[in-house]
Amino acid sequence: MSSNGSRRRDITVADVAKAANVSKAQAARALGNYGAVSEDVRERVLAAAEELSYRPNELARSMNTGKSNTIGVVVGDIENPHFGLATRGITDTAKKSGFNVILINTDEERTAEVDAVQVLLDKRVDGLIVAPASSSDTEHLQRVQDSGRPLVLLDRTADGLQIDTVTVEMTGVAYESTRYLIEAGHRRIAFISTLKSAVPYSEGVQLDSSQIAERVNGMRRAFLESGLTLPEDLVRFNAGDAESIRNITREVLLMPDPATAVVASDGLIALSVVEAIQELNLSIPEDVSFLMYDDFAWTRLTNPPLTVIAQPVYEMGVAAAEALVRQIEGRKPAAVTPMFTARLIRRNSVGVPRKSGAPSEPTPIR
Amino acid sequence: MSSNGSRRRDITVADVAKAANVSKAQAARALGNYGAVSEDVRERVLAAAEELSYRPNELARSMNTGKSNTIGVVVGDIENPHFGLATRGITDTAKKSGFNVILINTDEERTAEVDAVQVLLDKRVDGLIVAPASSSDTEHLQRVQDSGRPLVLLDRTADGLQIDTVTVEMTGVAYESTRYLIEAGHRRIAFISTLKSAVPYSEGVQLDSSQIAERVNGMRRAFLESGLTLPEDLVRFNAGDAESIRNITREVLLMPDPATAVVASDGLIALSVVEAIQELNLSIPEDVSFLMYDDFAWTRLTNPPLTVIAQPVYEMGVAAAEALVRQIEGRKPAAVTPMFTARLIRRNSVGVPRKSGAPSEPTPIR
DNA sequence: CCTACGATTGAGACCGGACTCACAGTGGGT
DNA sequence: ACCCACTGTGAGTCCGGTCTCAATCGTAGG
Repeated sequence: MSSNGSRRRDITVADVAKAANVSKAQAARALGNYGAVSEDVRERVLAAAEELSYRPNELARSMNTGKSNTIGVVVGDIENPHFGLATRGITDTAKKSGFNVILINTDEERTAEVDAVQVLLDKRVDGLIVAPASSSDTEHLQRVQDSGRPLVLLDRTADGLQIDTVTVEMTGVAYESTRYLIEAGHRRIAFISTLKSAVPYSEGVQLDSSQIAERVNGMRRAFLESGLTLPEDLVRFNAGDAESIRNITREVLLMPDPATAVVASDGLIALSVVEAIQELNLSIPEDVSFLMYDDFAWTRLTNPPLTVIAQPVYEMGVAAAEALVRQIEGRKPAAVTPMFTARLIRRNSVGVPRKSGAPSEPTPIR
Repeated sequence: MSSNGSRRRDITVADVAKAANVSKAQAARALGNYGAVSEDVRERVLAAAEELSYRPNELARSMNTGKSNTIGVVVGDIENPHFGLATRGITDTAKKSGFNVILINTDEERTAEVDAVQVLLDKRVDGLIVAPASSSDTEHLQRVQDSGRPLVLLDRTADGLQIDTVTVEMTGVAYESTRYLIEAGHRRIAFISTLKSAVPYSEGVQLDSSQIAERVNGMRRAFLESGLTLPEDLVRFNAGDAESIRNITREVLLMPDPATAVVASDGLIALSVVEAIQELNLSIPEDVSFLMYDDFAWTRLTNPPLTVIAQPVYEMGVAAAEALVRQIEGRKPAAVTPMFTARLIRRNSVGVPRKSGAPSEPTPIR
C-alpha cells in the first residue's frame, strides 16, 4: 500500500495523438519534427503534447535509431583529481555534442574494468572512453573493437591494439626532470608508483603501464647519458593505500644508502609521501628533494611550493571526447591522435642533496 | 568507404533461438532464467548463445521492464573534490545494488540543472540524486516528484518540498567554530562563499542555499551569545573563479578595519584565499587566522596545517544512494533521513589576532 | 485404459517510438 | 480534360526484449 498508489503510466505519442485527434504517425511526425505535417495538425499535436506534458521516451527512441546519445567513461578513480579533471573535460565536450556520460569507476581493478566495459556495451552506449588499468591485458578492449563500437583510450595505451589513444608523451619530461635532479647532485633518486607488480623492478621487466614504462625509461636514459646507472632498487611499485605509500617512503629514505630525492608518480601518492617525509622530520628540499607528477593547485600552497610535472589533463579529456565523437559521427579518426606533452614546473622542492657536500645553507636551485 | 564496412547487426534472442532450434520464447526464457525450460533446451540455448557470443540489449530490456538499472546524478562540479568524493560514495553504493550512474555536471548553473534533470527523466533513469544549486528555485524538482520517480537531494535542501535529503547539520559547527575564533580574540571574521547573490548580505535577506544560510546563522548566533554582532560587511558571496576570490580576499584584508580571520566555505575557495593571503605577504596564523570547510588531505601539508571543518562527504554519498535505492525498491524512505554532522578539526591556522595586543610570539591556540 | 494436472513449448501481443508504404487531395503543365 | 508530381495522412511494421495464453506432452491416479 504505497503512498502514491500505482506508478502512473507515462504519456506516449499514442496518447497525444488521441488527444489531438490525429493518427499516431502524424503525432510522431509533428513531435519528432520529421516528414510532412500540415500546419494545422502540427499545432494541435504540439498543443496536446504541452497539455499532457508529454515527454518522449529516450529509451524507446534509442531502440530503433540505434543511437543512445550516451557515451561510457571508465576510469580508475574519480576521486583522484587527475581523473576528476579529465572527466570534466570529457563531460563538457560530450555535452556540447549532445552526449551524456555514464561514468564507471574501477578502482584500477582488472575485473571491474572488464565488467564495466561489458555493462556499457550491453547498454548500447554510442562509444566508450577507457583509461585502461593495464596496457597488456586487453582482450576486453579487443572485444569492444570487434563489436564495432567506437573506443578511445585515455592516458595509457594498449599493446598491439590499433585504437585512438590520447596520452602524454612521458619519456621526454621524465628524462628532463631526471637530468635536472642529477645536475643538482642527486644520484639516489626514488620513483614511487601505484603500478601493481609482483616482481621488483629491474632492467627488462615488462611494465604493465605504458605511462610508467615511459617514465622509467626516461629516467634510465637520463642516468645513462650522464654516465651513471639508474638505481633500480629505488624504483618502487604497489604504492596503493596511504599506509603502503608511507612504508615505501620510509624504506627508501631510511635504507643504508638512502634516496636523496623522491619522485611521486601521481598526486595521490604525493600526498602520502610528503606526509611521510614530514613525519620523519625531514625537510624539503634541505633533507630530501621532492618532485611529483600532476600539477594540483595545492602544490603551490605547501612550504616550499612543490616542483611538479604538469599534464594538460583537462585538454586531454576534451581531446578524447572529441576523438570519440568524431568516430561516432563516422568521420575517420584523426590520422594520428595529437600527442600531448607534459611540462616540468620548477618551484622549490628540489635542492642540492646533503651528502654531496652542499653548503650548509642549501639554496633551492632553479 | 569505412574500414570495417557496415556496422554488423547485433545478435538477438531470435538468432540464438534459430541456432538452437527452439522458439524465440524458449530461448528468451533460458537466457533470462525465468519460466519453465527443460534441461535439454537450456543447454542448447546457452551453448548457442555462447557460440554466437550473444549479449542482451539492455535498452530493449529496460523498455519493457520499465527499469533501466541506472540512476542519474546531478552535481555542480565533479572537479571539486567535495563532489568527487560524494560521487565516489554514490557510485560505489549504486554498483553494489546493481545500478549504474549517469553523471551530469551543471557548473552550478540553474538552466543546466533544469536540463540535466529533464534529460535524465527522458532517459527513464530509475531515480535521481541532485545536489541542487538553489534551495528556492525548485519547480524542476517538483516535476520529478510529479513524475513519480524517486529523488534524493544531496547537500542542500529544497524549500517547501517533501523530499528525502542528505545533508550536514551546519548551524552547530558554524556556531562552534565561530565561538572558537571569537574566544581567540577575533571580532572581524570574514566568510567567503560561492553562493550567487545579487545583494550584499544583511540580516533577513533570504539566502538561496540552505547550507550557507545555516553557516551564517550559526555564526550570527555565536556572535550574539558573546554579546557581539556579526560583521555583516564581511559576509561575502559570488566567489566564483580564482580571480574573484582573490579580489574578495584582498578587499576584506585591506579595508580600513580589516578581517583578522577568514573562513572559506569550500576547498576550492580555500585554495585561492590562501594564495591571496600569501601574495599579500601575510602569514597564517600570525597575521590572519584561517579556517575552511572540507577536510582535504592537502590541508595537513601546508605550513601551518589548516584548521578545517570536516564533513563526512563519502558517507553522505553512500547515504544518498542508499536512500534512493530504498525508494526505488519500493520500501518506504527512512522516516527521517539520517542527519550528518560536521566536525571542527583544530590544527594550526587559527591564532590570536595582531590587533588585540597579542604577544609578539603568537602561539596557535588549541 | 482413460483422465487430469503440472511441465514444456511456441505464437504472438506489447513496450514507445521511428519509419515504410499505399492512398487521398491539390495544383501545375499541356 | 488528363496526367503527374507533391504534400498529407493513417495503417502497420520494426527494434529486441518480456510476458501472456493456449496448445501439447508425459505420466501418475483411478
